[in-house]
Amino acid sequence: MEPVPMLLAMTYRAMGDQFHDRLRQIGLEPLRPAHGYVFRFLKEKRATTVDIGQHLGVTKQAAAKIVNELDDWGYVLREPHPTDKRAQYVTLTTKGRDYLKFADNLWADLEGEMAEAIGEDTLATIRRGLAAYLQHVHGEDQPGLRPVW
Amino acid sequence: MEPVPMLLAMTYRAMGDQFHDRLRQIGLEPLRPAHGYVFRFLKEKRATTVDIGQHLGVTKQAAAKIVNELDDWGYVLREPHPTDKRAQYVTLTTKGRDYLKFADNLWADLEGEMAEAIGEDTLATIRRGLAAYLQHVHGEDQPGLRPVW
DNA sequence: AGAATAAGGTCAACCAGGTTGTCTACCTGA
DNA sequence: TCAGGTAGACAACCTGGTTGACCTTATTCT
Repeated sequence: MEPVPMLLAMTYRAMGDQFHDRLRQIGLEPLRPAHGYVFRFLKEKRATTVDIGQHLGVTKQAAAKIVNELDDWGYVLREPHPTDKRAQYVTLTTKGRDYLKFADNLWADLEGEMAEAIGEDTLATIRRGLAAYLQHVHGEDQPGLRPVW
Repeated sequence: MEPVPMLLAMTYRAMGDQFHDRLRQIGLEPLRPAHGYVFRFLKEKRATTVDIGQHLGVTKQAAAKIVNELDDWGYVLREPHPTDKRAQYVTLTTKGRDYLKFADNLWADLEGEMAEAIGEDTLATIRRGLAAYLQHVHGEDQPGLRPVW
C-alpha cells in the first residue's frame, strides 16, 4: 500500500503539469506555482515580503526574489507601510488581478475534469478531509506551501 | 475557495515535516523523500538507475547522484545486469530493507493519526480518489514523484 | 529617556539539487 | 553489419533556495 504522501505528491505534480501546459499555450511569463500563491495571498490581505515568505515557507530573502520578479513583470508594486517606516506593503496591480482571474478559471476547469473523473462528492470529501487534517495538525497557522523534496 | 493543489502541497509538507522530525530523533543519515521512494521502488522490482530516474521524475544524472549517496551509506549496492553489459541493477542491502521497514511503521503511525483526526473512511476515500484521478490522467505510466515547485 | 533587543529589507556568498551536453561502451533491428 | 538508440559516467552550468552580515526603524525593559 502506497503511503499517502506519494499520492499527494503525484497528484500535485499531475495537476501542476496540466496547469503549466495550458498556461504555456497562452504564452505568459514563466510563472511558477509560488507566484500564483503570492497572488492569491495578496488578494486576501495586505502583506509584506516577510509575510509572503512565511506563507510560502521560505526565507524572507527567497520571498524577496519572487517579489522582485513579480515587480519587474508588473504584477505587483510596493507601497510604503502607513505606520512602519521599515516595511512595505506588496499589492497586486491590475495585471496581477487579471492573471489571478485567468488562473482561477483554469483551475476551475481542471477541478471540473477531476470531479468528472472521480465524482463530485469524492472531490468534496478530499477537500474537506485535507483541510481538516491541516487544521488538526497546525491549528490556525498553516504550514508552508512549498513541498519539501 | 482554495485550489486543491494548495491543499495537496500543504498536506504533503505537513506530513513530510512530521516524518522528518521523528526520523531525526533517531539520528539516521539525512535521508530525503527521494531516498525513501527509491527504497520502495526497489522493493517492488529490480531497477536500473535510469528506471529510478524515470520513477522519480528526474533525469538519469540526478538519479545517479541519489543512488551514489545511498551506495555510500550502504543502503543499496549495484550488481551487474545479467544480460546487458552496460547496465547495473540497483538492489537494497539489509540496511536498506531495515530502513524501509522502519519508515513504513512510521508512516503507518502518521496515517493512523490522520485517520483518527479526519476519520477512517474519509482517509480511505482520499486514497481511492487520488489514485483514481492519477489513473484517469496518466493511465498506467505514472507521473514523476517529485513535486515541481 | 535611554539602552538593549527585535524586526523589515537588502546585499553578498554560498550550496543543494537539479539540468544539458558529451562521451564511451554496448545493444538491437533492418 | 552497420545505423541508431540506450546505460552510465563526467563536467559545466543554472535555479532557487540558504546563511550571515548589515542598516534602519520599532518595541520593550529598566
